[in-house]
Amino acid sequence: MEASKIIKGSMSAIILQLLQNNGRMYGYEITKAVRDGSRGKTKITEAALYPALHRLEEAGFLETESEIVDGRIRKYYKLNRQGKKETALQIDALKESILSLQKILKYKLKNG
Amino acid sequence: MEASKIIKGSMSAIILQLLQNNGRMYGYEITKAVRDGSRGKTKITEAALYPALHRLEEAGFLETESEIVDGRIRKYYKLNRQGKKETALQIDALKESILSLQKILKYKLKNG
DNA sequence: TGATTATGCCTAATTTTTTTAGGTATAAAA
DNA sequence: TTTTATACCTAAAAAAATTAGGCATAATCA
Repeated sequence: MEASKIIKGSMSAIILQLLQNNGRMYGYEITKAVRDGSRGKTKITEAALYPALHRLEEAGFLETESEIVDGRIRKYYKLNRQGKKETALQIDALKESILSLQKILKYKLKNG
Repeated sequence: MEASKIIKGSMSAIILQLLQNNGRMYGYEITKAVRDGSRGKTKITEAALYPALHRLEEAGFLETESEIVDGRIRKYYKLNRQGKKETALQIDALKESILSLQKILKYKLKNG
């Protein structure tokens, strides 16, 4: 498996938050951000990323603009207003989920 | 969606850790532990749990024993030696993934 | 009494999303 | 000249959850 399972489930939240942090990004840059941001511990494959980007665009959260740089095409993605709302929702949910997860992992039965 | 996406990806680690913490547990008890442990914020459905338990058993990490309590059957699951090893591996990986995730979410481009 | 809730196991079909395994192309570095 | 980095992407398969139930006992509530 390329990405850890926890990253798999957080794919869209990660994409949205990275776009929030950086204004606009292109796909390849996102894969590098995940790799570098985690000091190489975590990777997302392009085969997982691009469909995820397209789903977010399809859902109406992203806008795109293409540029040619050094003879190669780059497709930049950025959040629109709805995307910014969605980012806030997903990141809040994600943070709460992490807290819940940490509590669950410590859970012990009262009668145990 | 019943369980948050992050819980989805951590299903097996959660099950293993709960068994580690509590010696033995039965399915219904695990669903309650997740619900109560997260103060109701997170739930896993039985339709997700039971197949996950069966996969872990199939993989050789769990042993079972059935009992009848109050006229109803209970199937207890507990870790075997290999399951304890696997729990340590998965929990280490999970904790590292959470750290990576938190770093990724803060990531900003150098040239941004 | 009768209906609902809680307890307790489970599965089939569908859906979602990732992985596997590529394709296409330019440019730089070894 | 081959590999690495950059840059987009998809089709088919696999994995795993959700949806939508089934089956059953016991306790609680109206």
